[in-house]
Amino acid sequence: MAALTLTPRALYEEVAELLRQRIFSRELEPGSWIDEMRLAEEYGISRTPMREALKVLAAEGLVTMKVRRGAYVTEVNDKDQRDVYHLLALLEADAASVVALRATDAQLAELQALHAELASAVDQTDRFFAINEQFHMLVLAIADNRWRDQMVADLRKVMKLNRHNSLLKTGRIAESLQEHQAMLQALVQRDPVLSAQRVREHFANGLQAAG
Amino acid sequence: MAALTLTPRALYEEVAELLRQRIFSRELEPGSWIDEMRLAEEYGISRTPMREALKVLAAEGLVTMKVRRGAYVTEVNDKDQRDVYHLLALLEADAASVVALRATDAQLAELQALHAELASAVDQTDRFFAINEQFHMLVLAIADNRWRDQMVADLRKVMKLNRHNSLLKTGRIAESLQEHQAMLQALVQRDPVLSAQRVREHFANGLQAAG
DNA sequence: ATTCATAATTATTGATGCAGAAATATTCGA
DNA sequence: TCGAATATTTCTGCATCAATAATTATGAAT
Repeated sequence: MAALTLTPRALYEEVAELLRQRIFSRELEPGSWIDEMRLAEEYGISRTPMREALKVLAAEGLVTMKVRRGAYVTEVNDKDQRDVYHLLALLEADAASVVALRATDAQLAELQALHAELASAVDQTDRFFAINEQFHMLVLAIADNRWRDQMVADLRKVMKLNRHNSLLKTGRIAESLQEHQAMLQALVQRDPVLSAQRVREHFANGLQAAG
Repeated sequence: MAALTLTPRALYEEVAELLRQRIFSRELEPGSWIDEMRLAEEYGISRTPMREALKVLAAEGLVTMKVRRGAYVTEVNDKDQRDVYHLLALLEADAASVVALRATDAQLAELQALHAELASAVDQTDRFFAINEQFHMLVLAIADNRWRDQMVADLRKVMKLNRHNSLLKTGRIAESLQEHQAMLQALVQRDPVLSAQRVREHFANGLQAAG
């Protein structure tokens, strides 16, 4: 089987993605120094794409560059976590109200279909996690504001830095599904104010569970 | 006189700032290709920091990277501009309501002092522009959410990409000052809802003037 | 013995030359 | 004129070296 890389993305993008995974898996601990030389060797690449990847991650907020000290995995303290949740609630609530007002019936049907998938995955944590993310992203996509999409994507990455993942708490998955149900209902009713409110509640509960 | 560079920032940061200025001044036109080799030569630096700078700008949204095609100045169409204004209004309105609730009296006094400076600069477009920016940033600083600060800073850079700067329109400066006055009043009254509303109006008017 | 200054070490940052790949432009033939 | 083959341009990545700044180690003086 031919490897057929076909260079869909530049190498530094690939490396950035690999680093993200290692950061999210906490293999690279928050606060720890990132040895660019060692990692480049490990991946069998030169320092050039590694450094470019680190700068991309720095722009996302996942790593922090210190002059003449190199890159460090960003530490997210409790206040940071609250701040990030606050912004996610703000941005996604706004997106939800846009969707309630402007989505086509077909788009709402898409959301309902995805929600059904989510409901079917309550016993598969990983899959639930993935579909949950997809649902949030689909709402954003329908709201159609590429700048917001970018910001939410970045914030969600930072959110994942925190070791207390709320979806891992007992009962939180069922609770989360309920909240999604409530959000969807408000969207289908095309009630922008209620939709936004439901999204805010969803994040408030998520933060509570994560705290 | 000693040059005393003292390297406050890395070279790629300096270059990124120089490029930003050239982009904002429209010396580098939106949509146009950025010749990294030529620019690096012009600045008398190697391609390494130039490439890193371009990736920083790409993360900010100022330039767009195309695989094997290099960097292009981001084109901001009318929808983009509306979307960016929408997000700025959302984020800064939220910041204002936080300020209304949580600012100390000393911080409110700071805002009032800066507003007085702004009022004294109605006949100096450049200075008005600078102080205007400072005012918005001070509100954000008081609201104290570093993730929002970063996002607003990035969005404001993108906003500047647009050639129709609303502050350049006749009468817009006086109008803008009025709106700032109204915002400040709501903040001093510690009315979070009204403060947010005034910020949204400020951006709505700015967008209108820019359109 | 503690403190301060100086020297040595280490690591980041930037410079440079080179090779390979991909996209665009050009040329040549039918 | 159209299309295919070729040439050129440019990005992308690699390897190595130099310069700079920060940390650590060393030593002298009070």
